[in-house]
Amino acid sequence: MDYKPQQIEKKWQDAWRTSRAFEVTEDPARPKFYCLEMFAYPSGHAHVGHVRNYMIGDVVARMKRMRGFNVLHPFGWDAFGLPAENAAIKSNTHPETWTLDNIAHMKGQLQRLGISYAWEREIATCLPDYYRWNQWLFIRMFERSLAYRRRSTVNWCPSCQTVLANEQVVDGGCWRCGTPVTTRELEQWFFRITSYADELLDAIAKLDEWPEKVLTMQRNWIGRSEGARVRFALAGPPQSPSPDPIEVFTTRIDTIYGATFVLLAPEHPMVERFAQESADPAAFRASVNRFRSQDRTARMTGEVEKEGFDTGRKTINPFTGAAVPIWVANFVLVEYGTGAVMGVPAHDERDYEFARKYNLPIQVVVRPPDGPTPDVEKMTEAVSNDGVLVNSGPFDGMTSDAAREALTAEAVRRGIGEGTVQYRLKDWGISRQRYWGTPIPMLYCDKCGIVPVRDEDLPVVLPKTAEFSGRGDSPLAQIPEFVNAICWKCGGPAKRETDTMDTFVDSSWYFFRFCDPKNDAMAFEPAKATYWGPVDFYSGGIEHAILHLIYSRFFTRVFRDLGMVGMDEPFQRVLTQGMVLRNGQVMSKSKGNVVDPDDMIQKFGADALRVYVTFVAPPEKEIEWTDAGLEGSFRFLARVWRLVDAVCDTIAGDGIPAPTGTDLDESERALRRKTHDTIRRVTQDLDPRVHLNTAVSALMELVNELYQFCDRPGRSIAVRRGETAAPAGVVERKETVAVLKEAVEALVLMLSPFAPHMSEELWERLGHTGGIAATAWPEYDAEVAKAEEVVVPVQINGKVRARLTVPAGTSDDDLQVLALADRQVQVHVKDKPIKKIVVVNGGKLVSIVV
RNA sequence: GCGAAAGUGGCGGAACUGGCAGACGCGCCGGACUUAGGAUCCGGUGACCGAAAGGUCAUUGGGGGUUCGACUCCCCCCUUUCGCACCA
Repeated sequence: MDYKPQQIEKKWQDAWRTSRAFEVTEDPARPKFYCLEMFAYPSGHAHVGHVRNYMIGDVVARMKRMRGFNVLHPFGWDAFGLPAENAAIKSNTHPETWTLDNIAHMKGQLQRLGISYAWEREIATCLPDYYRWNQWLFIRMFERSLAYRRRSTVNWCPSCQTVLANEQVVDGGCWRCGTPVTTRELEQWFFRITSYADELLDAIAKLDEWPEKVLTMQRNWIGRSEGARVRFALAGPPQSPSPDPIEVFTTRIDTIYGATFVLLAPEHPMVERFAQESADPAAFRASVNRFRSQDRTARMTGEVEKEGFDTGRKTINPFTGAAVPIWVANFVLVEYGTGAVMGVPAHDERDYEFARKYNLPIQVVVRPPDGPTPDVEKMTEAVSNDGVLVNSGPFDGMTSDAAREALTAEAVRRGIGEGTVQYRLKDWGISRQRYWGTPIPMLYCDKCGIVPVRDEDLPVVLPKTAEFSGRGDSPLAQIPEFVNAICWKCGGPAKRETDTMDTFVDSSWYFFRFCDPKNDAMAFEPAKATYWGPVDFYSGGIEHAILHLIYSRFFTRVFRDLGMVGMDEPFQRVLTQGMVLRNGQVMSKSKGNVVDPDDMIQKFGADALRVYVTFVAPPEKEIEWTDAGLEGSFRFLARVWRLVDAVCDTIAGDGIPAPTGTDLDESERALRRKTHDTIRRVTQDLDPRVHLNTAVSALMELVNELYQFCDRPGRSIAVRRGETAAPAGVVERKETVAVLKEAVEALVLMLSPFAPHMSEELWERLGHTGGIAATAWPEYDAEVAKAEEVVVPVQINGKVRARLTVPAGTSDDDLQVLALADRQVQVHVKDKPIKKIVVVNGGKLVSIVV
């Protein structure tokens, strides 16, 4: 009977569905395991890149289930977002229709892959029974000042016509479409993620099962730097003096005696005031505007040449007492620190470049710890390392470290500054001027101001009818029935907020909803989230290293502080899987290089596809798709199939005792050894390591060994076609049958996470009922796996010159004697004196030096 | 520029704590079976010698070092990928 994957796969997928094989409930008696792959954006069609991610999780889930864990393995849809709305504009469908159709299609694709999902827990974030809890949480955050509204300059994508969070600006472009980002002034809702900045940063140290790379990215993203704010008073007036000082942020207050100018960002509020107070405000503004209009992206990434212009005003260096000029500089960022910096050209590269260009004074105030004070005349670049202070009055001779402390203390004493911690991380702007998202549940009442919607009035349902203009004004604002509401506080008229939430809100807590997905009284029951959480194994793309993974860590803390979950971190272990490329490029519709899993299933079956994507490379690595590789995986499965087909009648059924150590001949002992060694290797490769590729190769080796075993002369169970051929009536030794049964069954069980359909079918044909999913993982017996004879290589001067075959456990002394007696060894040693002889690691190898 | 990771046959990759480099698969070559095979099975696949057993040499980006022994550890260099990129 040939291997025909399609019928088998259909049969078992149906069986799993009807028996609800992967549905679970909390069971305190068993260890839990929460296995999750990043849920999918329903873009239309799953491609093999998705398949790879889901396979990694499914292999882990199925293996853990067999190893006795209560495994939660759910799936859902990150269903709000722009493409649905764009599709609606383009093809005149409703975003909901488009989304739900895509979900239906992709769900079918995933089901044809035989992934062991608890489908009853499926969620879609675009449905009110999900997003109402976004709204609920938003209100809780509002009550705690974790959600607030302010007018601010925001990142704007002209193509998507919406605001972007800082995290969503990648290389100055939109994370989704790459269009260069511009700015706008808008009233926006923000989540105060910065309240958790320290905690998010400190806890990174405890995430020891996350990829180092992701942690580094998060550390950089949070970007904590310790420094000081110092206020520089304005110097006497050309015209009218301003009382407000200029506050700068610096991490190098130790160099403040060298601050010979102060730089303002073009957007700094003081700049406009200086313009007003200047002799020629128009000319002043023109100069500033030249910088402001410079390409924002280029300015941010330092591609633009450093330029500035003198405001004509001066400020007093509070430590030297000198009046120093105030310049506007295009490279100073308004959004970082205070938007103003002190210029210390001797010790900062940018300031040095700027000072040289505009001929500003340079004052050295730090010398190297073991060298002389640099001579300004001979300097060709700034000396930015820490050192020892000079030309710094009473602080001379202090190290930079000590000086930072002393100078900060002095600033505090004089009331002109204080130590501070500055983060790169900004609060998360979540307002989006688009339709297809969660309505922000807020009312604006003329009398009462900003009023949150009452819990009992949730959800604020997204209206079905809306104009999708794509023009950048919120579509919801065009719907009077939506906008006009009653303020529940005063009963007067109120307007609804018409922006929707960033879809990253949806994905920041969905893993908790999976713990209790049908709950319509609360987001989830705390006890359930606490039973299942945190996610033990989470796999997905590296592109979420900062966005999704940092927001989720933030939300988990918010839920914790609401008393909803008993954990700080959402994900115990994170695996970032490599992408699937074709012709060296990411698969995408526009490039026309998408491999549709359904085509592959049609040709080779889901099991072959599953084996291929797990075998071809380690999960973290990128892979290049090849059809030949997939065929190879199919061949392997067909080989397993033929093997089991050939031996099935011999080994199926009860009454075959488990093999024991005694009475086995050499080939039988060898096979048992291989079986148990394979169990050990595969088990360790899957848990705790997730080396799926080497686990598959271990199984391949076992199959090769089984072919050899069955094909030994005289066996009746030869699998080679045309040689079935042992003399009629040959009956195998009962020991042979027992050993073979053990090997084949272990093989089928261990193959089942990779090729579940075929394995179930073979398991059934081997006479078992109840299904593999409910069968225990094979146990490894170290005694059996132990080799009886070992081959010990003998090295002479580092090169292997002989191999000794000796019984396991031969003593070191005996090995030395045997090695020296070996003919090959003697040939190489000849009459050279032996300098040293070493037996390593309990008889693994003999090393002779002559 | 800064930081991190990586570099192994024709290709994907393996080698766990420093101990037989190249497992497993793809591809290729040969053979068996066959009317036929792009199916299947067996064997080979760094170079050279040999019919074979076997032998000799080379070898993990390059150079140096530590060690009885280095893909693995240390130093320098080269290349690639990724991340950050005027953050004061």
